[in-house]
Amino acid sequence: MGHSRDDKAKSHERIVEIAAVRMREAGTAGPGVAEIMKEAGLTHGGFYKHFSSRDQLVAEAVDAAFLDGQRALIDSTDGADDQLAAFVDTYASAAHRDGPGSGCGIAALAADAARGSDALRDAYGQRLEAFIGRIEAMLGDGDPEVRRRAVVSLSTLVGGLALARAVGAEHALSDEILEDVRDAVKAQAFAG
Amino acid sequence: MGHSRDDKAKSHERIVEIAAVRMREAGTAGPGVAEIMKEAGLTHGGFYKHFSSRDQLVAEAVDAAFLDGQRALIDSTDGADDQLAAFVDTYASAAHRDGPGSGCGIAALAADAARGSDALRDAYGQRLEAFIGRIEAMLGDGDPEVRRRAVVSLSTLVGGLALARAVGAEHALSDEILEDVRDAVKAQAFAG
DNA sequence: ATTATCTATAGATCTATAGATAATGC
DNA sequence: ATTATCTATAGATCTATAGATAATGC
Repeated sequence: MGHSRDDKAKSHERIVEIAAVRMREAGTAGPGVAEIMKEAGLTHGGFYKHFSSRDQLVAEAVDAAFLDGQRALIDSTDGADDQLAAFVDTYASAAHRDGPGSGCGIAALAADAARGSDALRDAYGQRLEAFIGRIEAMLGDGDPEVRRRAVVSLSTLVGGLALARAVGAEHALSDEILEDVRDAVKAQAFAG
Repeated sequence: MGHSRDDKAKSHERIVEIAAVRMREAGTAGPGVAEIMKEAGLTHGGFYKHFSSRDQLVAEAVDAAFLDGQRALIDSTDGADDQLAAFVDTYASAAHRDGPGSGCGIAALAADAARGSDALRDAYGQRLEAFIGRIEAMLGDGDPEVRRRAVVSLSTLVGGLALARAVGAEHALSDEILEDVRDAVKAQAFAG
């Protein structure tokens, strides 16, 4: 047993990070408290000294999922010649399809937000606004047409990823969707 | 109590149809057996004389959801001057966003398919292929470029609907996404 | 002494089953 | 007599709590 206050802070962070991965994979209702604590190397009884309820963990894990997914995208496009092309190729990739746990929270948690609490939908809305803003910045200045292209590009990427995941990597249609979406978003983005 | 064999067939159909609605709204894991049976006007104990397990109901309800959502789309676009425009305007509408229970199963069940069984993903893949085929037919003949436009158009529509539902109807961004998606898909579809 | 974690368990919820009840159908 | 449905409940799973244990920190 590690028992220092520093250990507790690290335990808390570890629990949240594991939940952020598992909930992007299986949904916010997917992993149970016992399962998450076990993966963190702890027993389930201690959970409620870290969180007042499972819902509180969901709130923290969803925030962490958005930030982590955002960071992963920034890391993989930073320093690229063509930032937009690098972003699109990363987003609509087989690796992103197959690794939702380390991927975009906007894509992974859309259904959970739609079916979840008002608080979750509000948090989701703020992150989505920010995401659209970043795509806008990649596309050009902030005129209304650029904004529209950002909204449509993101819709295409998120929808393509959702469909590619739904049919599964073993179905040839899955790769076809990702490829068509990459080409179309890059062509459309350069149209203006 | 109604007890004829005809009543039983009607009960079975009613249970499946209610599940098809509730599972599009809340996911395949959302509604419990007792809840579905209660809505069908029955008690939960009788469920297992209709289905060998809850999973069997999920399989039947998912099939019904795909067929029902498809029929709703056909009904609302049938007889329109411009079939494609009618389809796009219906699909990316506020009404479709706010009524997933009577809407497209491809959109409503994408996350469940991605996280569900191989059997569910296979069923989903077949329905998605058929759906893409119908959009192809609206867009023109079957050359590869038309096929690509069908895949991208559907990705944009499904993604826009998912994002609009995730932020919620009360957020202004939700209507903005739907409008931008409608305009973009109609413009792109006519591009060829 | 305080506190981070563990062991044990209460209570709620959900799927599934067993046996009873009240119709239908030969 | 058969069968469609109902009542009651077993068994599993999950969240949450209570009290014990073994560290830290004054």
